[in-house]
Amino acid sequence: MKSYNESCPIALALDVIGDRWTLLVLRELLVQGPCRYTDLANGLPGIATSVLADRLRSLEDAGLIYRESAPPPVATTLFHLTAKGRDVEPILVTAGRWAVEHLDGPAPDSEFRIHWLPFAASFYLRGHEAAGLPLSIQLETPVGSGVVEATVDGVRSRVGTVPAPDLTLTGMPDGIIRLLSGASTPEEARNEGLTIDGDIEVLAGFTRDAVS
Amino acid sequence: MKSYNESCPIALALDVIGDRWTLLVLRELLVQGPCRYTDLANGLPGIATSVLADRLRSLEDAGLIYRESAPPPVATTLFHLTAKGRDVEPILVTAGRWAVEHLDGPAPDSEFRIHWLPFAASFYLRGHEAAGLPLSIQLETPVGSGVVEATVDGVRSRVGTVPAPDLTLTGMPDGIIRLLSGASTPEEARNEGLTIDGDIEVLAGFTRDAVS
DNA sequence: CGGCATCCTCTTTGATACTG
DNA sequence: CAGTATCAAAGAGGATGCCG
Repeated sequence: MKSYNESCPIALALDVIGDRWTLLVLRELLVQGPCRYTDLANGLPGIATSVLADRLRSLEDAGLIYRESAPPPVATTLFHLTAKGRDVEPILVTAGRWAVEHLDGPAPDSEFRIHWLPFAASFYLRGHEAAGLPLSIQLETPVGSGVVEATVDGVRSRVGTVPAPDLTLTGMPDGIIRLLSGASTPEEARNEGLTIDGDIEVLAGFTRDAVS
Repeated sequence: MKSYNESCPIALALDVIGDRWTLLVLRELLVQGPCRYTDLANGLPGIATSVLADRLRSLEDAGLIYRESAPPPVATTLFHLTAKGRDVEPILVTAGRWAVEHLDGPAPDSEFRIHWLPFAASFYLRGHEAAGLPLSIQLETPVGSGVVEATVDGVRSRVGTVPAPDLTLTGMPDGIIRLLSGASTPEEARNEGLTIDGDIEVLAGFTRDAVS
């Protein structure tokens, strides 16, 4: 993309991360960890392969990612985030919080990937009161599972399962999001088809962003 | 722009604010307040007028801004932010902080507008210790003046002057930014041509973002 | 003058096909 | 698997014209 050629830091940032698809490529690397080219393509429905190749080159040139020629058994190129790339996470989180506060939910026919769910869920869950840590929430949907874990180090999320979660939410992804966001109460969520197993009180322990 | 059509909140946000120029239009309205069309065009060097008109329409449709047909003496259209639009400020601030931490400074020939300076300066200055509030820093450059003011309500910045600032920094914009960012010490800044009048200690009272 | 709309050229994207 | 090649369509940039 053409540079804005401004001295403002916002414009400088957008020169690097403002291209179409760029922030979503970084999202994939943040939530999936090191990725193969095809892992990225699968997590970015609709991207043209030439565009993905271009963005990866730009991000590498800008020092946000690097390539590793992984030895067997991987035997392929892996794309990793650098510290500079990892540090865009707060930008994504801030944008995600804004979206869940101000925007309508996704369209009914929109694309969904299970590895997005725990990241989206984490937008609602910040630090956690020290009491009861560590704790974990298991998310179960027809299209896959995710975990949100709170430790003294903060809140992390990932795809997969955890042995003995403190709370398990089973249902459609949007129902889970609505519950975590406070858009629906536990009772409403149950009525909408969500199954809640375990200690619902752990949710209250997560300090929500003050939406003032 | 074509929607990403993803259920991920990040993608939903980018559907609204991910277009080229869109975040910079919002920056202008945040730092300048309500703007006329030409105010915006002047603060966005390089934007095509058709693109600006298009972005304003999109932002209005998305509910981030609204138009006011201002009566005389203004007698023209003013573009205002809505609450939804004002709430993108944290995204801009996060992006700006990332830029000042990780990116090189602006190119020597890059565009500069005085009203960007106090906003950029505020990226470095967050809350302030209660002692000594309110206080103010006057920024003086060959191309204009700005003020950063800290009160119990937080840190705000604006174009203009303040009667009796606690600290006055006179010099080139990038030298001021370098001092505020900690990239240069007060002694180095003086050697680079910056004039520091008043109590340099007020800077130390600002709590910098812990860089990890 | 302020707020666009039009026209034109150039670049970027999206979709698909193909290759080492 | 990790791209490159190709091409049509959409968007951006620049100039100018219009209309209150």
